[in-house]
Amino acid sequence: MGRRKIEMKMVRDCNSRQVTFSKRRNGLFKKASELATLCAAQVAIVVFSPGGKPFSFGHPSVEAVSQRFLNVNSKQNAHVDEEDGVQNLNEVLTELLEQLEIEKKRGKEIEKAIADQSTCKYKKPISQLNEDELMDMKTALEALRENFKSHVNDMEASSSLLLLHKATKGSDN
Amino acid sequence: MGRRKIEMKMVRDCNSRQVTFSKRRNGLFKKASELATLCAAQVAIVVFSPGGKPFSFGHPSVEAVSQRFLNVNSKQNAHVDEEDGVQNLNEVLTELLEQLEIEKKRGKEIEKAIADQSTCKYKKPISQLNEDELMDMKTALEALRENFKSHVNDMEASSSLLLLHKATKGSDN
DNA sequence: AACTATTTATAAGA
DNA sequence: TTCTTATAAATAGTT
Repeated sequence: MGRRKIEMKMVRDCNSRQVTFSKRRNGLFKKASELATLCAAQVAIVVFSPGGKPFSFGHPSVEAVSQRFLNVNSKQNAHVDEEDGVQNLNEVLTELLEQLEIEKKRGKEIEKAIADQSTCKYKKPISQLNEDELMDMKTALEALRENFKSHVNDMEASSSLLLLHKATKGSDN
Repeated sequence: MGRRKIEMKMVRDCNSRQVTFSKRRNGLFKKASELATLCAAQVAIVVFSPGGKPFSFGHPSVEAVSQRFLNVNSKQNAHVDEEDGVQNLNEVLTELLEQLEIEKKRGKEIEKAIADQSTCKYKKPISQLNEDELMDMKTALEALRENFKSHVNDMEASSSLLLLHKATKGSDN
């Protein structure tokens, strides 16, 4: 949809591919958002860029949709596989908690890395910092907060996907 | 994108909404497919129709993308690092990290309490739960998630207030 | 389902 | 990266 029609094959050039990915990812998420708004639908999307970086969209959230999907599949499984008792709730919860533990550790590392970085720059007490230094510190702390937020998003998405994975494992869909 | 521009609000008429959903779901999945083909990207989508029916798209599959997402997050955990000389003043950051630690422990306790409670109630495999029990389980999982979210919110709020307090302490305003 | 008049997405270029 | 614009594609309303 542009100056020319393009073949539906993988874009050869690495840079062009990255550009195309960014544009189309935005388009996809916008379409998803519109679908959710217009139709009161729930939508969850996870995408990996060609470079392997993960992106996600969710309405109302990835985890809410995943969880609902889990419930639907669990009920279907309960009806279809009355004999099979492989999964139990304890197992699911245990893995969920393990995953949360892992994510917390990762968050701690991120925070520590930023703290160390800040330490190098600001060895003086706050009361001795000048205005520029205070602004720099503010920026660093804002970065800390942003990193922490994205870590939390990943954490939530991970636990959701763990549940989703559990729910779909072994089914043909 | 048609005969007229439409407002981005939920379509009132139930039948029109269902038609719009079907058309746009197809469009969304096509866009996702194109993104995967053109950019060698992996994509997973789950959608619930206004009627509550689940649809999914995955390239190469919903499970594969979910699993990769989990693996990525686990691997990021692999780069463990060491502590080095934290200097004097970063009391701010040190206390921030301590506060985060406290909040994390509190969150962990909440999660464990819920897990234990759930374990007591549901010792059967999921496939043997009846519909009421599944609803209870759903509620328990939602509570787990909600508690975790609020724990994170508290963590962020606490660190913010700590910083604000530290930054203003000793200055005349 | 099919059909179009339009709107929207986007490939290329700047 | 962000913007511009010519064109391809999606789709709202209609049949």
